[in-house]
Amino acid sequence: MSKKNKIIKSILNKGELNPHVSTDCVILGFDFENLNVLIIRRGVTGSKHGTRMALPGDLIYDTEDLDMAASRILKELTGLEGIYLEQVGAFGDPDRIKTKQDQEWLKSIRNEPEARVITVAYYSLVKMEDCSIHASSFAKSAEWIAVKDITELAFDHLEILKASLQKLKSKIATQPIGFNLLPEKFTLGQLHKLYEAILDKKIDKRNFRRKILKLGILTSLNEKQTGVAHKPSKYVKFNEQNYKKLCETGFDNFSF
Amino acid sequence: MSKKNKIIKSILNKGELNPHVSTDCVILGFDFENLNVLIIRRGVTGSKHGTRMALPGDLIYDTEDLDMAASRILKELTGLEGIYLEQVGAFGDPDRIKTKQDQEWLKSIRNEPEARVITVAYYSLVKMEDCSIHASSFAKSAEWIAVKDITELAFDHLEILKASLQKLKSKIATQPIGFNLLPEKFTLGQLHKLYEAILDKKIDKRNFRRKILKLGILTSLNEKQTGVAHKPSKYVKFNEQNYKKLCETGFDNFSF
DNA sequence: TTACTTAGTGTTAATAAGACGCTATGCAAA
DNA sequence: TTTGCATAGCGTCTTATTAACACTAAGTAA
Repeated sequence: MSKKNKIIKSILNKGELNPHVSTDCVILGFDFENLNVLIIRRGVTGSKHGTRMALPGDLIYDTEDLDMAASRILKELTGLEGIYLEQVGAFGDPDRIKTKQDQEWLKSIRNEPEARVITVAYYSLVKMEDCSIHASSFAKSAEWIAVKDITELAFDHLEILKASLQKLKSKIATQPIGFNLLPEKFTLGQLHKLYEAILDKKIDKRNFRRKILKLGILTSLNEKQTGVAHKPSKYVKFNEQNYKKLCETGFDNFSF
Repeated sequence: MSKKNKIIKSILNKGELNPHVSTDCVILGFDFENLNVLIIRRGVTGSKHGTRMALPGDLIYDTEDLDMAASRILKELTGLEGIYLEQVGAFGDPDRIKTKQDQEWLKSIRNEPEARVITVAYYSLVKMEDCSIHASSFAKSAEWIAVKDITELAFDHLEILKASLQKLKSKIATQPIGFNLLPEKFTLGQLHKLYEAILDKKIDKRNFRRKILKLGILTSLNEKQTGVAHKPSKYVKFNEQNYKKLCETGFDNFSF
């Protein structure tokens, strides 16, 4: 980086890009059927289908907090701010970016493609409808892909994805963070499907409804679904006040 | 680092120390009363009591996996290998090492004390009796301090300690990892106290015994405590086979 | 009009959790 | 040698939670 750029960066208060530390983001959305993850693609000669899929991610700036870096990536890609974000952990296998295909890719986007890079992974839960995908410095485009259809990703990103899903699974057993994946108003059926998608198993409908209703963190709206080819469901919304009250009195179990 | 040293390091197959990534280890032990953590001290002028306490940690080598780095630190300090180790996460506040006292310390041990360093924290569970504390490159000495007595640590190490304890708490609710903190043979009373120390709350004795015995992962030994000023307890040991069987059939709850 | 789809609703049985107090056995101190 | 002290070891009852299970209602689509 030239001295001039260094000064500019400094003025922007971000410092330099640290070539040794990146963050990767597992951005999850729910389409009322499946969990989806936001994936970027890059053409790579010699790869199986002509493209290589990866998680969005970027190097961090020297003066940037890790959480901030993840928020930045999320915002650049989706336009969203103030989103649920949780650190999954650091991934630092020295060979994690060393396969031939991945190196080829990196050469085209990084100054020091050979540098050893530790990545700090985050997952975030977004409302798909609120996302507007933008091109960004680290991704020309991005697309939603159902988690269950992903069998291969660049670098160690498949491992990161799996760790994220595992973390989400255990997290949702203690906190109702699933609401972050649903719109303001939603139906119990949608919430039910969401839990089944996250926990990756069938859950008895009546038991699910009883248990979640008993928490008292849903407010029933006087509004019904329209245009669905079945009995319409009443909409509900998440009641944050009651949730906070519940947390204070010590809530730590919501397993199925 | 000189070219010569570089070559030596390379021969040792560790690469260079990466000035931007460190690991810190929360090494936990149990003395049948309290949870203890292995703490290193460093004299620093101007600090409250003339010393500054910190977690053991070190920069990582460029060719070293993160887990390996943590294992290395653990081994250098305690002589132990093959120990329970779990990543807590990455800590990367740009100002995490920037307080005056900490900078003073760093200047005495690092080539680039001002460099922005991300640290990856691990906690490990050891049997205190097996530890023999050695001086190492990153610690002249170390000592066990009861977790509950620690109110201040250098850098962001208090935050790291707290995060580790939290992680341990939730982990032990799903896996009986507490055995790593006890000797081969131990008593139910000791195990009981351990759970109380980790979960930081009283647990009813009879309910505890019932619940843990029902898991069937303890083997009773035909041996009693001796030299204790009360009714001696029978020793038990952890039964790994039964535990594995239990895991396969899906075990995921051991909360109090 | 019929078929299809999801909404919405209770009961019962089995299991788990939580609260609770007494006797036994060894050592230590008087 | 007696007394005090500390922990071991044990069972029951009540309440709460979980798991299994099936039908009718209300819309759309063909």
